[in-house]
Order: sequence, then structure tokens, then C-alpha cells
Amino acid sequence: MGAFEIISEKKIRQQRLAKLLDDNPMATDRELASLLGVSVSTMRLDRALMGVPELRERVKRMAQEAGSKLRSLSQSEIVGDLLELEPNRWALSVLRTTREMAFRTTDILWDHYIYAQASSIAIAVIEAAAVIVDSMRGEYKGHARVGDVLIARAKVGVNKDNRYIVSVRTRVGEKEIFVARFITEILRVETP
Amino acid sequence: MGAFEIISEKKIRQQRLAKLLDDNPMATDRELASLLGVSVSTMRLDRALMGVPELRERVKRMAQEAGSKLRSLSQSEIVGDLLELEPNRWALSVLRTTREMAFRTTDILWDHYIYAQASSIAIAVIEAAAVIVDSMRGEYKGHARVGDVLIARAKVGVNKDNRYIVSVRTRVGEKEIFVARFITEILRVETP
DNA sequence: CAGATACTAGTACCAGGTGTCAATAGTGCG
DNA sequence: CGCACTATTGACACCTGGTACTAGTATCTG
Repeated sequence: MGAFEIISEKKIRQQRLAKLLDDNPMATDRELASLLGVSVSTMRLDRALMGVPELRERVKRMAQEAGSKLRSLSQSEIVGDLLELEPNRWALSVLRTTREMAFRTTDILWDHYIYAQASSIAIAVIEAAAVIVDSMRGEYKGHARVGDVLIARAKVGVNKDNRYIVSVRTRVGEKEIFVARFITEILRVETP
Repeated sequence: MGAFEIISEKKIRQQRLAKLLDDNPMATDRELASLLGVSVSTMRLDRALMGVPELRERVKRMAQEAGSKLRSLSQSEIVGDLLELEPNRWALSVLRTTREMAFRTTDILWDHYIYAQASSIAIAVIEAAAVIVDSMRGEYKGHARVGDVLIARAKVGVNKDNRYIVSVRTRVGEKEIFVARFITEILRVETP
């Protein structure tokens, strides 16, 4: 093959390689080489030029990245990032929205992500080891869309015994999209 | 070391090994061996007896599993499994709960999982391409715990224009744990 | 033709294992 | 005491999926 092909066969191959790796990051050099119809050496050369790490490194990164994503999605204490917190008074949380939070093929966010952020901050604002939501009332004032940054502000209202009323208002920029009132309850320490 | 130690030193070591691997699945045999204070051979023998695969295999599985978990957690259309559905009339959904859905170190479920199931079924029961929650009111009647199977039943009430009232009752066994009323709204087809 | 560029083949080496084998150490029982 | 038995260890050959490097070949262009 010559030096100046029609528009550099090499670049086209490297783009194909990028796509292959995107589809299946678990492919070995041998597999990739045969899929591209070139020698393993050439493949490796391409991969080196493109700065793509070897299979094991790719798999390792996937494992780590996926692990941290999972943690942030379901094992974190709170949905959204707690920015400010004055225990038993008020709190502020931010949630950056992503494609996965959207409703089907639209850009509109599932309401339960908005709820989860609101509920999380309503629980976090109360200073106790175990707090649960007893009841709640909420109203959606508009849609949030993928990419929107949800800002939720919780304010603690009156309390009676071990129950607190917490108001949460969620907005995107200046637009209010969700207003809710939670009745939260402090649990006695569980001794199962 | 002899055949019949106090209570089999071997088993204790294997339990320690299991814990180590749980904490850090990315550890090599050499690292594990030195952490346990035994030779690499012994470590390998233990690992073989316990049926634990090699580092690379472990990492590979993590990468795959984490990927599929993420997908099922956030890319599914509905939280919970839709068992029965009579469009615009009623629906039934089941959610099997896991450790990840629990509140901190307790067995108590985060309320937002209960909400998400309820909201999902309230949306699913309405027959339209795009449905959103306009407002809602809910009350938690008790706690759900890890391992509980949440059964949510949605009933469609009156409708006005493109708004429907949907009642959702969630229970664990015979015990009702959540009752909610959603006002859902059918969206016109979006043309962004 | 020389020179540049692209591709390929082959070698030595490495990490992190596997599988197998034989040697050694400690303990209980007859 | 000495044998049987288990546990532990080191040694060696081999595997996969690479890295790093070298040398050779093909092809096109000026």
C-alpha cells in the first residue's frame, strides 16, 4: 500500500478501530487485527498512535469506572451533592442530570430523580442517625431536561416530638420545577 | 503447621482471604499472600479450593457485571416489573428489593425506591407515548426492608382533558406501606 | 532512481497467572 | 517412638496478551 492513498487508508482504519473498541472494549489485538484485515503489528501501531491502552488496562478502567458510577448512583447517602448544610435548619443540594435519567427517548427527566433528590435532602437536613419520610406532598411545576442542573433547597419547619416538617423547593436556574413538603420522622436506634 | 490446629487455621485464613478480596478485588496473588503472611503457593491453593478466579478474570467480571447493573438500574422503562396491565384502568407491579436500596447501614429501604416504583406504574398505566407526573401526594404507612417484595397496584380514577388521577397502593405481603395519589398528564408529542 | 511512508514478520521480554510435582514441617494416634 | 496424614512451600514449565524493538518488503512520488 502506498504513501498517499485516496484519503489515507490509515486514518479510516483508525476510525474503524475506534468504533470497534467502542462497541467491544474487550477485544484482543488479534481479534481487532483480523476484523480490520491487517496484521497484528499494524493494529498495535495504530493503537499506540491513538493512545489506546492495552486490553487489560481497558478492562481494569471499565471495572473501576463502573464501580464508582454504581456507588454514586445507588450506594451514596444522598442523591445529588450536598453543598451547604445547617443541621435542623436548611440545606442546599445540586444534581447534575444525565441521559440515563431521562424518560424514554425524550429529554424529559423521570420525576423520581427529582423526588429522590428532594427526599434525600429532606432526610439529610435533619440531624439524626436514622430519619425516614413519613408522608409527603409534592407538585411538579414544569419539566426538567437532560443537562439541567437541579438545585434543591430544604427548609426545616415546625417539629413535634420526633417529627419534622421539611419544605423542599427544586429549581433549574430561576425556574421552580418542584415544590414538596415532607414529614420526616427520627427513628429510635434499631436493635434487631 | 500441623494437621489439626485449634480450629483449622486454614479456614480462618480463607475467610480472611474472602474479606480481603471483597474489599479489594484488584489484588494480585503476591499481594494477597504477603497480606496473609503465607507463601504465594499456599495463597493460590486456597484461592483454587475456594473457587476464586484469577485477578484478570475477576476484573473482567466486574467490568461486565457493573455495566449490566447500571443498565438495569437506570435504563429500564419502569422501576419494578410490570405484571399485569389494563391500560387506563389498572396495573400491578412487583419490585424485589436489594441491599443497595437500603438506607445507610440499616435494613430500611430508601423511600425514593418506593416512590419510583409507584410513580413508574402510575405513568405506565396511562396509555400514551409521553406521560408525566404533574403533582402527587403520598403517605408512608410503615417501613419496607431489604428482601421485601413490594407490590404496587395502580388504579386510574377520573380524568379531565389530558389529566388523569391515579391511585397507587404499595404493600409488602398484606401490610400496606405506601399510599399515593398522582395527577398525571399526557404530553403532546414533542417537536423540539 | 532515491526517499518517504506504510505495512508486516519476528524476536526478546514481562506480568500474572495455571498446573504439576516433590520436599518439608507439624501433629495425633497406636 | 515412628508412621500416617495434612498443610505448606518452592521449583519448574507453560499460557495469554501484551511491550519494545529490529529488520525487511511493498508502494508511490518527485
